[in-house]
Amino acid sequence: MSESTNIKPVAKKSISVIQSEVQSTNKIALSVDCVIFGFEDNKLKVLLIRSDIKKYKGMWTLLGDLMQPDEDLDQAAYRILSERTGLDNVFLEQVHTFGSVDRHPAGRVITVAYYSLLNAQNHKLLTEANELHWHDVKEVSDLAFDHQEIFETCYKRLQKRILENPLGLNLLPKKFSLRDLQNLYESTLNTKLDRRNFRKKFFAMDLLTDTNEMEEGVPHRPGKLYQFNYKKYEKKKKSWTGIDFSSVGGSD
Amino acid sequence: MSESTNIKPVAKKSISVIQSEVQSTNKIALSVDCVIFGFEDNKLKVLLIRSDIKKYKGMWTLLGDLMQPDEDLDQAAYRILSERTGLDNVFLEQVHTFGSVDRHPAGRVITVAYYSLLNAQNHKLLTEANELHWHDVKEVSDLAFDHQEIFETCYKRLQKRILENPLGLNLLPKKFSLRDLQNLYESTLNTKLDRRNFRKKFFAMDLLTDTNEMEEGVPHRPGKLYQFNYKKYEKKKKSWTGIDFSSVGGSD
DNA sequence: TTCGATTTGTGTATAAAATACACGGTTGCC
DNA sequence: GGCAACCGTGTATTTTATACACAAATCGAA
Repeated sequence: MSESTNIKPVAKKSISVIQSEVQSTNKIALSVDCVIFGFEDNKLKVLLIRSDIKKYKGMWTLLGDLMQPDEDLDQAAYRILSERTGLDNVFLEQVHTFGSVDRHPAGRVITVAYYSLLNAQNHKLLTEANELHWHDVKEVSDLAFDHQEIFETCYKRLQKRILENPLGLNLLPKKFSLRDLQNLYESTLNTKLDRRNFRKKFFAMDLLTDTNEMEEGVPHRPGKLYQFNYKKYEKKKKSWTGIDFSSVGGSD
Repeated sequence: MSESTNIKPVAKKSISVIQSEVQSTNKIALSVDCVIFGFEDNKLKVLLIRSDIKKYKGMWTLLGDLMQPDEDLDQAAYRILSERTGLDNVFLEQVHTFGSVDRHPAGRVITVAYYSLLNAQNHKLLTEANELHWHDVKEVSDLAFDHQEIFETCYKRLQKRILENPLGLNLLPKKFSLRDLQNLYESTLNTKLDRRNFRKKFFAMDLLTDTNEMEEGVPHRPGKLYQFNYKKYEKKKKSWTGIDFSSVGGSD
């Protein structure tokens, strides 16, 4: 995963700009919204920004932007992620397109929702460069526009996907303990899992490599650290029906 | 399920009309394409129409249309279905949005793909009123535009969904034998299933009501006819995470 | 009217997968 | 040195999936 330090603070598009872009044509405008998940303090988080349009002043919203006519849909989603976070090569999957007539106060704007999984190691970069804040997914409420619905749809999708594919590894640092992994699953699925059975199941997938390193500085017996084994994953993936793990997700 | 007999033959939109609608704005146009599945002669079928634009002359395409600025996205999908088939209240689920820059020769058109499940009893109505033809899903190839990809994406989605939900019942007449149901699953999943285990599993779901009627005119021991029990389904559905069965599908 | 072909309806034995559960070991901290 | 906290491991039980055989009903042909 490449990391870039030159994150551009993104100039917010004023509502008048959006209005002119939308209404000048009396046509439908298209935007992309990204639900960006991260994992910090053993909690699943989502990245939000404050709305600056009058109707929703001060409320939180997802990260999004209008599509450009000369970019592919997936490219637009990548662009938004890249502009906001400085990261590329992150996991991204299209989820659903929302198109109620009245979903946007500035006019007819249809939005394609994606979710994305970011490695926690890059959190600090993000929140400094833009006015972004991580929110515990359990506490997300009253988002602006229809973003609450979009968020919930994407969150459900993630919960479903993580049971079918080892996507969660995108959220963890390169080296992690099995407890880290279990915490991720538990906070994503909002449930408790049996520690021994979780181990058994994950090891049976045979996707983890023992780094021969241990946790350090923990006030208890330290756990082994593992790495995700991409090669094994790529081999197995062929026999699965699942989506791609490390780049843009397919359509299902 | 309501049935209407006044199916409107839909005037085809010429490419010049599409071009003017798209290019006059130098913006992005939005369309909806529907992958309409049916079940006939124990084969899963898909409804296609011939393309009339020059580049793809004579090739088959999905049923689609440009969105209107004053209709919801889901409404647009319903409208297309209704205009083409005269049926409403059919199963419909949004699948994916396709937005490559060059996917449409007339300009920038992004399309939202839905799939739909139609009851075979209404087939005749359909194909007479429009230039529509049912195609065995096994023989669909070389569709115009990117419709081959759209078709395959929607077909995969259906295959996945039918394993999670009893959606297939939308494709059968009101009364059907368990063999009909198994044939539907086998042709949808392109596989053979064990007859006894299939029965066991479906009866365990407890969604079928015995009509106390039997097949007639079959050259073998006749099977019982069943009906789908919507009430039981609605009760069970609440405890599932799945999508709605009998109307517009949710987002996942 | 009998026979053959075909398909229905049913139950059990086996294998695989998911779940429940306990104890000894290592570390930091007091 | 002892306590608190968590790691690492295996087995028994339940649930679910799979494999598989035979008697009965209908049609059509002889």
